[in-house]
This record gives sequence, structure tokens and C-alpha cells, in this order.
Amino acid sequence: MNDVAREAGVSLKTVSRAVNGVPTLDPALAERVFAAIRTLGYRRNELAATLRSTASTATIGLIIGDMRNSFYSSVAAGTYEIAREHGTHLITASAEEQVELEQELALALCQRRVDGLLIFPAVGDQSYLQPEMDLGTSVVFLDRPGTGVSADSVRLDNVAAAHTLASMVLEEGHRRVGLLLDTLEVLTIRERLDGVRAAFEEAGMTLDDRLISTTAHDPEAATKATVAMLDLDDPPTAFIGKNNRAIIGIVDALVTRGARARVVGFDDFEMSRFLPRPVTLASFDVVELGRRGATRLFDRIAGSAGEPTTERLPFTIVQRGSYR
Amino acid sequence: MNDVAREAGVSLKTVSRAVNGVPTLDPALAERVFAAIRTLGYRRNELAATLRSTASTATIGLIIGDMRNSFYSSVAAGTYEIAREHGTHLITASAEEQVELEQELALALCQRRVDGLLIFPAVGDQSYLQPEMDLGTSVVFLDRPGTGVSADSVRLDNVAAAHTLASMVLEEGHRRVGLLLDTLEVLTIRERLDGVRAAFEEAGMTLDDRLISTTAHDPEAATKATVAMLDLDDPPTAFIGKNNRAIIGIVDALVTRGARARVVGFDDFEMSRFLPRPVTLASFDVVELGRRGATRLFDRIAGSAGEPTTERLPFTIVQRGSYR
DNA sequence: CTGTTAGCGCTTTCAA
DNA sequence: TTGAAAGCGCTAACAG
Repeated sequence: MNDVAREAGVSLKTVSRAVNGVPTLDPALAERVFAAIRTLGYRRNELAATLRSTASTATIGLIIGDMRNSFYSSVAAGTYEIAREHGTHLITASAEEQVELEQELALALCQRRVDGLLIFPAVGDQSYLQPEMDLGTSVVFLDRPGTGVSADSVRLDNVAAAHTLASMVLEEGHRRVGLLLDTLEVLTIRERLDGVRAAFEEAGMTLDDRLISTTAHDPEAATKATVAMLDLDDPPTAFIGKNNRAIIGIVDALVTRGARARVVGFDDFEMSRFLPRPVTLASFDVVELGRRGATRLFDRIAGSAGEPTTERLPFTIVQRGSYR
Repeated sequence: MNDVAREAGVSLKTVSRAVNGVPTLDPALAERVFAAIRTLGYRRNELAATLRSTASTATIGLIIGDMRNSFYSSVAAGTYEIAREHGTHLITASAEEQVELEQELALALCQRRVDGLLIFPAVGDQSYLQPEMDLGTSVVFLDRPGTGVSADSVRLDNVAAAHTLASMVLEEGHRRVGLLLDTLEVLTIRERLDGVRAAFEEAGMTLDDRLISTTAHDPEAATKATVAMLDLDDPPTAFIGKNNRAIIGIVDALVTRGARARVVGFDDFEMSRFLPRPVTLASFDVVELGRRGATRLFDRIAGSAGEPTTERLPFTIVQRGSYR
């Protein structure tokens, strides 16, 4: 910048003003500065610019579970969209649902002075964020609330979606309903179970514990659990899958066994129309989850005050599968 | 940092040394510094640290086409994996295959002083990168080479994969083969066409222009083009799809028409086993593409010299679909 | 092994 | 409207 000032025959500060587009600068001077910049091939150092400045670093961090999972990459797409509108860079990191790793990554991002953090909190304690938040870093939780700190969150309306799916199945006359879930440590899963349970209670029924699997982490595990339920004396006539991968596992089991059963579940996916059995899915707009989270974060970064809020995204019911 | 020094009763530099883990520091002094850090809640500013230092910013940039596309998000996953091993942050940006946007994003990342850039170059000219590379920013191109600059690239062996698929179909006795491609402006597509053409020539045959579609951008367009070919007097008995989305479109057309045809193509995907027709796919390890690109980039950042290299990832042939 | 001084590239005073 | 000086938070260089 000094070289540019010398070349243009102006002071350092005038170069700074030109580069920052300060309107009170004489256009003739500005043009001389830009000419010098071109001849010298000067590149402004954005990092240095934020050092003295009270302005932000124009960078936010996103901590997700797993980049290969389309759920998370869709959220990242929505987040990026909003970040781009704000001229902000997005640093994405993957914590693999481990809270220690999440903490390490979040603190590293804070050391990098990100303006804000969007986090899918892992099972565990997020109180490590409190000092960072006190120091001015904004935080928004996605999909589930953090533990031990109070911050904004944007979530899915799991209870209502689960209630709707379960009511539908019960109204169709099914009485034996198998649930393919994951560990109940995860709030999202508990919410989905709660919604189903509420629908059962409204119908004057109770859930059979033997028809609740909490091990359907992936398609293969879901298949195994489904097969086990089909082998019961009084097997389910309907199944509810906790997400797209559970649905795949259920359908796989049914096809392999040549069994017929009603299948419903959560999350739509691109290939769902090719499922060889008809399925009904409660679908959430996951890209919108990323957009809303980022929008809330930028509100806070811009200084929006007030108590932490919780936003819940609605769902839609879609019919898929039974391709022949 | 000054406050910490005062609190610990040492000099600024000693705090710096403690924070950086300089081994020649008296452990007793270091402990006093850390105690002061804890009581004051001091957070090191990584951005300021890289200002004076000749060291890197420990950040790399990745410019992809579209975050929602699993092809790109898989590459991002592989890139992140390697970046993490190097203690480096990953800033991801999406240029939507537009070269002007790509240039804007790449230059913005250079202003942020990323150590290196991984780019899926859009159709157009990448010579805008030359000044940045001269200034020391490393660049590696993914999936296709950049135009107008010479840099490392990691690519897929499209020609060989296309040749193998086409030879397979011809050996099975098919003589009318429909190609569902995208615009030939994209090198990857041209390579795939070249591989098919070579296989045809080896078999003493030529491609029928009416059986080459260059409009199969998405599943719907692929379906349309497939239907048009099926309506010809002498319709294809086999189809080659340019990627997973083209395959979906082809299968959709066949199922809707109740038509039988051999289907082969590029790229495996999670749901391919549920396709209602048997398909043979040439599958590339896309996560590995991200890993290799990042590995090459870190080699260059570490100072590895030499002429730009081109690496090509191999493919594997997999059988999918025909689920009942 | 520790401290002092200068300076990274830029912005913020505040005076002219 | 422009410029000089000071300083952001840290590290490099060189003494001691």
C-alpha cells in the first residue's frame, strides 16, 4: 500500500480511502490510485484490514455432522446461499456427531475470529461456547438446541410430523406398527417418538416396546431390525422409519422377504420415487433450514437483541415409490 | 496479550512463546503465563498471528459447481478430510459453472490470503489466476483442466471408462446405441464421447448422429431425449447415460414406455440398487478425487516444485438395479 | 532462556 | 478533502 501511495504520489490514507470507496475522495485522485494499483499489481490484504477495524471478518463457520450426508450438504447449500448474499465466506467443518471434536472445531473457528457460528450440536454439553458468546461471537443451533447454553435455534417440527404419520397409519386400520429409530439420546429421535406416542394415546392405544428399535443407524441395521420384527408371532403390518436411510432398510427387508406392509417415514430424497414399494414421507425443506439458520445468525451479527428464539420448520406429506 | 504479560509478570514475547509452545521456554514461566491466560480469558487472534509471520493462513479454498449435487459434496468431504489432517480450514464456494462468478470468488479467496485453491474450472478462461499464482497461491484443478493457465489437475479416466462401457454393449450384440450426453463444451462430456467413438471404430462401426443427445442436463431432459429416440423407426436397443441423473431419466422413460433396453452409464449412487431396471455403471471414487486434489495442493503449498502434473482416477464397473 | 525493538498491512483518530 | 501519527494483535530479529 505504501508502494501504491508513492507511485500515485498520494498518502497512504488516500490509497486506503480509494480502495474502500470513500465517497468524499476526489475522483481524480482515486483514478490515479487505481492506475498505480494496476501497474503494481497490488492486492489488498483482507485479513490485515479487519485487524484494526471494528468491522467483522466477513466469515462464518458451519459445523455439521458429516459432509457426505445429503441432509447436511443441503443445509450447507442453504447456508452458503445466504452467506453469499451477505458477502460472507463460509468455513465448513465436520464434527462427526462427537462433542469433543465439535468443541475443538468451534473454538478453532472462534480463534479465527468468525463473526458467527452455525452448529448442529452433538449429544453432550455446549457450555464451552458461553465465553465465546460473551466475547461477541453469535451462535445459532440447527436441528436441535444446544445443551448448557441459551442461543437461537432453528428446528424441524418433528413432533407434529410424527403425529401426522402415526395418525395416518392408525386411521388406515393398522394396529401393529414397528418403529425404526436411532438412539434416544438424540432429541430429534425422542421428538419423533413422542409424536407417535401421542397419536397412539389419542387412539386409545399404547406402543409395544418390542416394536421399537433404537438401532436403525444405517440401512443395514434397519433391515436387520425390520426382519427381526417380521419374525415375531404377531408381526407389524406397518413400519415407521426415522429417516431416509431407515426407509431404504425397511423396504429392502420387505422386498427380500416378499412381505407386504405399510411404510411411512421421515425425509424425502431424490431417488425415493424408485422405491419398489409405495411409501408416504413427511418431508422437510432442509435447504430452507440452512437459509433460516443463516438469516437468524446474520440478524444477530447485525446487532439484533432479545431473548433466544426457536423457529420450527413445517413439513409436507408426499407419496413416493411403488415404481414398477 | 499485553494484559496477560502484565498479569504473569513477564514480557509480551514470553507470552507469545508460551502460546506457540516454544520448547526452549522455562516450564515454570509457561505455567505462569497459562494461569494468567485462564484468569483473563484470553483468546489468541489467529488472524493477527499470520500478519507478520511468514507462515501460512492455514486456510484453503474450494470452488465447486453446486453444493446440492452429491458429486460435489462428496469431493468436498474428501477435501475436508485432508485439510483437517493438515490443521487447515476449508472455505467452500459455489460458482454454478459460471466462469465470471468463479473468477470473482477465486479472487476474493486470494484477498483472504488462502494458501491454495482447489477449483472445478467452468467453461471459459482461467488465465485470471496467473497473477495470483505468480504471487504464490497454489492452484489445483479438479475434474477438468483450467484454460489459459498451467496448473496441476486431478481428473477421472473418462475416455477409458466410456470405451469399456461401449465395448461391453457392442460385444453383447447391440448395434443401435443411444447416447444421452450434455453440451460438448464440457471437456468431460467430450472425453466420454471420444471413448465411445473409439470403441465403435474398433468394432468397425460409426455412431449415428440421431442417437446422440447433447441436452440431457437433468433427469427430465434425459427422459425426453430417450423417448424421442424410442420413437425412431430404428430405435436404440441400448442406452449410455452421461451421469447418474441421465440414468434416472433413461430408466424413467423405459419404465413409462414399457420398453426393454440395455442401460449403462457413468457414476454410481446410493439408491442405484433400487432402479427398476438392471444397469451397468462405471463408478469413480469421487471422495478420493477430493482427497487426491487436496493432497496435491498441500504438496505444492509445502514447496514441491516441478512441472504441473495430471493425475487420472481409475473406474470400476458395477452392476445395479433390477430390484423387484 | 528472556526481553526489547521494529514492523506485518491496514484503519482509526485528529489535525490541517 | 487530505495527511500524519498512532495502534490493531501478533511475530521476527537481535540483543542481553
